[in-house]
Amino acid sequence: MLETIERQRLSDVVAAKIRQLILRGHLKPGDRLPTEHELAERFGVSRVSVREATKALGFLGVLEAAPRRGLTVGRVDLGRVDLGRVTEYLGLHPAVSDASSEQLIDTRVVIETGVLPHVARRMAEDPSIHEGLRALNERLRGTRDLVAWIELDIAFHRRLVESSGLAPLAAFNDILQAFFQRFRESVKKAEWRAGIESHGRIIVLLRDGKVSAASAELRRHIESHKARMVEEV
Amino acid sequence: MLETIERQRLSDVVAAKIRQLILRGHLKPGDRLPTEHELAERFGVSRVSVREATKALGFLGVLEAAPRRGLTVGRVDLGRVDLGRVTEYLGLHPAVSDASSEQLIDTRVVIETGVLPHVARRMAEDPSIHEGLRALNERLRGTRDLVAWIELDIAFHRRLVESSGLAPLAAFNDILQAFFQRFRESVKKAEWRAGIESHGRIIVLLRDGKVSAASAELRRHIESHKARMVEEV
DNA sequence: CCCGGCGCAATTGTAAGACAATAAAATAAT
DNA sequence: ATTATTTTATTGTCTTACAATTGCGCCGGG
Repeated sequence: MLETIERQRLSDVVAAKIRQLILRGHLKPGDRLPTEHELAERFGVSRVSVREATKALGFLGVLEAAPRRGLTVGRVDLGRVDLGRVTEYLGLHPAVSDASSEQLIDTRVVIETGVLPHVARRMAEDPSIHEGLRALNERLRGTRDLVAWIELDIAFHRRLVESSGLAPLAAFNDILQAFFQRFRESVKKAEWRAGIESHGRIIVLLRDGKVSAASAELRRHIESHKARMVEEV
Repeated sequence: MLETIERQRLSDVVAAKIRQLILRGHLKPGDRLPTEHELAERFGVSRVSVREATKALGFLGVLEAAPRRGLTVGRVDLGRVDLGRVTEYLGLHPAVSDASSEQLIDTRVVIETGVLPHVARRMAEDPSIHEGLRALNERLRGTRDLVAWIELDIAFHRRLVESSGLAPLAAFNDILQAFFQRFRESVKKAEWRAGIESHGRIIVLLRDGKVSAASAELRRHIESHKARMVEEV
């Protein structure tokens, strides 16, 4: 039937058809799809349009492609949620890049305080988690260079979220950190010190299972950015 | 770090360079990029490779393209996030392993309970938020079709997170929902009812400012998936 | 002076054909 | 039987060409 390809972009239409192919054919990860030539012929479009579609799907990890092997349905290893690349680029997405400073701060608070119960639980089982965070904070204390300090500070918070074992949140957190970097550069010396002490209190509280106290401390710590960020604009 | 193992496709390299263009140029949504021809020349590749990259980014909503208008950084209508298409295609991803299922559930709990204080605050200022959620839940109550029910259930949770005003979290949540779609299909009739009642209690508690009670209820609601997901495998 | 229609041209969208690069499969050699 | 080599199927990239869309300026009329 003449499914009126009403001036949608062909590559989008093709992407949709490929999606149908996978769904209706009950294709599983690793299964092969027809070749680009066949797809082009079957859909009545040029190979260019097919390629633009498969590239987009490949970018999402839905498809994989290799010479001679052909197109295969992407295999997802969800243990390390393969959102890696997607999230990397999603940082450019207006939903994030357009967000206000306050939104970003609040978002960070939600994520970082949200993982604390999980961190505390895992910390109780595995002392090396506490030790790792503490060591990171000690290195922070010995740093005098601003750039190195920023890097370590990011590493500390990353490690904190990572320690929860919730990989997706760690990925999301990374995106947010990119946007915080610029604000960190305006940090004053006195605030370094305060931040480090704050980190220290947080991990001790976590080790002792005092999650809500740790949450409160972390919230204060992150929200201390608010005043500075506002005055900057 | 590991990404150099696989041979880099040109279109991927180009995508990365475009990303740098946006980041380093501090381009905002709506801003124009160089034309495809210019990009091709600047990167020393053919226009085809540039197009494959821009298509992929366009698919994610990071870029928009139109004849004569050129390439522009993606824009969002009315502040409403639209990762609809991305999630639709990520939904192609097959079943999830148990360990990560639990991760996903925990992640959802963190995000959704984390936004509740914000939702409650905004609800107090704007009664239409409560009304909107309530209406959505009522429609859920009247639905007999499974597919429609799933759609509405997703809409409810999406709306809930959106109501916090934290756009980045709404975006993250969308991605997670894509992975949940699959499990929703195994929901039993009795559970619909329970879910709806749960929704109802949550929004009433929020309206009354009882945030922690709402959190507890929401956590139970989401975690009710856990048992089912495990027994399925 | 303003204003609406109209055509031009810039830019993306699509096509076809060619060749390079890669890796799987088939074949030959030890 | 195992290893090395050749063949071949398929994606990766380039080139050129043309179609489709639409923003912008031009032109004429009120």
